[in-house]
Amino acid sequence: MEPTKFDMKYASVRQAIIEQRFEKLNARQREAVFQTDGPLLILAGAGSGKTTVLINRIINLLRFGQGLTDPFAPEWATDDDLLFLAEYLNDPKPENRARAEHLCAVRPAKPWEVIAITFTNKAARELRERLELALGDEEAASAVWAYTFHTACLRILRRHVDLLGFESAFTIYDEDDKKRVITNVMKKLNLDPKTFDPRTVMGMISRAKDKLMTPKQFAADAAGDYFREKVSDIYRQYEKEMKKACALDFDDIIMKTVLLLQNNPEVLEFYQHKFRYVLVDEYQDTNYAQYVLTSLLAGYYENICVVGDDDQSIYKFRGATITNILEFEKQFKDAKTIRLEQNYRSTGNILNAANEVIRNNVGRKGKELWTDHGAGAKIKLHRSDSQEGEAGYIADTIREGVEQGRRWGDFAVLYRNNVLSDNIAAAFIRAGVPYRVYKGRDFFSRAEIKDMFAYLWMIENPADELRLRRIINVPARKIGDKSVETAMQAAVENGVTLYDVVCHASGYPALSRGAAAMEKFGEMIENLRRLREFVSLSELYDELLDKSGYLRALQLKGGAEEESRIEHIEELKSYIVDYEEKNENPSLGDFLENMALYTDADQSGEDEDAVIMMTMHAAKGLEFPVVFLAGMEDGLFPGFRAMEKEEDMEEERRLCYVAVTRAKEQLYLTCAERRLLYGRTQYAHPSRFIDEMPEELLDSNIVESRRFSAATAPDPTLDRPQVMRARYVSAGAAKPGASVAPAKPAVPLPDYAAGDRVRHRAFGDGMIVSVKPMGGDALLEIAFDQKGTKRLMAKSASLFMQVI
DNA sequence: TAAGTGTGTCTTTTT
DNA sequence: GACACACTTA
Repeated sequence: MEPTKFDMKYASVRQAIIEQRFEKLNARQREAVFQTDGPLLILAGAGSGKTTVLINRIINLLRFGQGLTDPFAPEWATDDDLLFLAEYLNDPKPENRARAEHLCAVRPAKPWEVIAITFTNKAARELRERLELALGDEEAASAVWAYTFHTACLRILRRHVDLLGFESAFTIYDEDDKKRVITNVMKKLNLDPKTFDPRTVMGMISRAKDKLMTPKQFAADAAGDYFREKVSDIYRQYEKEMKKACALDFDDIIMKTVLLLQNNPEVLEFYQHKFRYVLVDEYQDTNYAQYVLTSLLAGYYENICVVGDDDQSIYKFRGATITNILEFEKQFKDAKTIRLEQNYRSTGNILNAANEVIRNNVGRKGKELWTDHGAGAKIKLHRSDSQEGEAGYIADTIREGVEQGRRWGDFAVLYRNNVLSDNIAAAFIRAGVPYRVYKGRDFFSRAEIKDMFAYLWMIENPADELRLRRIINVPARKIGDKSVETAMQAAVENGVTLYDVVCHASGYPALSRGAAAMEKFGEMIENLRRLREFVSLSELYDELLDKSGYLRALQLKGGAEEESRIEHIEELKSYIVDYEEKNENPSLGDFLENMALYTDADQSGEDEDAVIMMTMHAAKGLEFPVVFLAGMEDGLFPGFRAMEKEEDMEEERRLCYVAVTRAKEQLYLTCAERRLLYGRTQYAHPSRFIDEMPEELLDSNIVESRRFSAATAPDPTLDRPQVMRARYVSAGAAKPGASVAPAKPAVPLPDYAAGDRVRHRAFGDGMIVSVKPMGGDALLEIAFDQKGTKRLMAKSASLFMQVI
């Protein structure tokens, strides 16, 4: 059928209205919004308005569907409607908007047909909130599945829990719990934790689950490799324990969902038909299991839109495979790719630095960020002689900034490694700078909070042996490790749960001594379980605090430590109350589930005016007017572990790209000549990433500068022509008595010895007082006749100095 | 059974 | 240097 004249008129007005609706977007962004059907890869550079695109894309799907491109008018459309639209186009009165949008819609998506998956709660919440704001319809916005991978999967798993083979409500184990289970399993299997580092084992099992490998497949894969064979034993036993406790770890939440969909065609079909449109955020961070999951969900309509930035892939160590984004066009036939390269966040100098650094990576799609903001301030590079100097510089600079009108909250200090935070925090305290250190699940990792959750999880699922063992003697109830061990044996022998044994302890002769105490404990839990049916969550919590004796034990001791614990326990109650207020059908299980997927970052806390400190990883997705990147030293960032494999170095470089692009107006790079780390003083060169930034973008306190390749070790990983390597010459005398890490020189050193007379181009004549080898170089202490005593690195000094 | 003592470890960690 | 752990000791 050919479009009629009416169709053509109608379609063109409709098109104009839809385009008008999204006129605030740039051309690329609009292209991404309007590409409704088929596989779509949006390569969104840092600060390119990714979330805006995602939201507008959903709005377009819900409001207009195929309205933009459909050549026909709706069958029911009248001349009147067309007239109305033409008028609306000329003068879009808000009161006419609803009818106009209705007239422009062509097969729009229903809210429940859209799933948008993110990685963080924060991103999911932002999506929901902005969607609600834009749609002005709370109900429609909440019908969209805007969830994290884990929340979405849990929703699916809960609905089909019968197919999982669990006896009761399942429990979620966090990384800590997981480690305990693995340690226990290793003990059972008589494996030495020195040979088999539980953390390594844990990582291997996690990676296996990321790849959807069952213990069986893992074993087959491990054949012949002793270490991997043993790990496969641990994996198998671990899975048994988890099943027994009705527990899932974070990796299971994804993997078990995939298995559920793969093994149950009718379930798969349901979700495939439900989700007409699948959107995935931060696609560069997905692992194999998540790739399979999203492919499955999008398997019927094949309307899958992924948004990501290969240059911001920084979670390889957690199983993310950058391949997913690099190969998207191969994995999904006829995929379209759209690049968003216009940056709305940072000034030109900052973007150029980021572009130049990331340019050195080979494994990337290639993008170049640009802005019409102008070049802005230069990047400030400051090298101090020590870590204290660095921290002091940061504190002073921030103070000055605040005196000139900035807020404390405008500043962020980012570092590669958490250990750097202490030193900087100490300087902030000295200088009176208000600050907040962001550290993951700090609150939830406190012992007293974990205890409380252990009680609550036990009330929800008494099969949870791990949690039972955690709290059975906390507070002290005269139930020692020995009794618990005996009870565990009895449980295995009788094929019942540990909890069963505890509740009927007097029936087990082997438990004679501890039996009474155990039964009392079991009764307490049973009472709470019964109570749960009749009282609210917060009442249950109060009851728990009382009946468990936990609160009393703390009050009895009454020290400062105990007091802060009591405060934390009360803080947890505010979480519960908050949850009760925000949810219509609050339940213990749902609350625990929410909390299991919760991090400290999910608290608002944004209203307080304080300098924020966090790792570069944690800063991904955030932005700050002024950013300090501290510890910009080779060995620290890039970390020494990344030095060997180019692949790892590229990941570090991506992290650098992420860190640099957090800054909106001003970027500071700081480093120290010497730093006390892990109880040793270490000396380091400025980060090679600094060398990768064009010199004209930097405003540096490093006084000497020369071509790197001319004078230092021929290191193949660094051997790029035209790269300038800056050198710093310490201006003041270093603190005496600093211990020095001895290291064998890897390349021939200029031959200096204490007592040599030298002539330096800048400092004149002098005598070498001492020579301390370090890191393939040597630290010279030289007493110059005119300029006083200085400390210089031998290799760089040799360029300007000779023995006389 | 809770404190004391020694030992080893020390990237990053959206969930 | 700081912290978590495993093991010893009163």
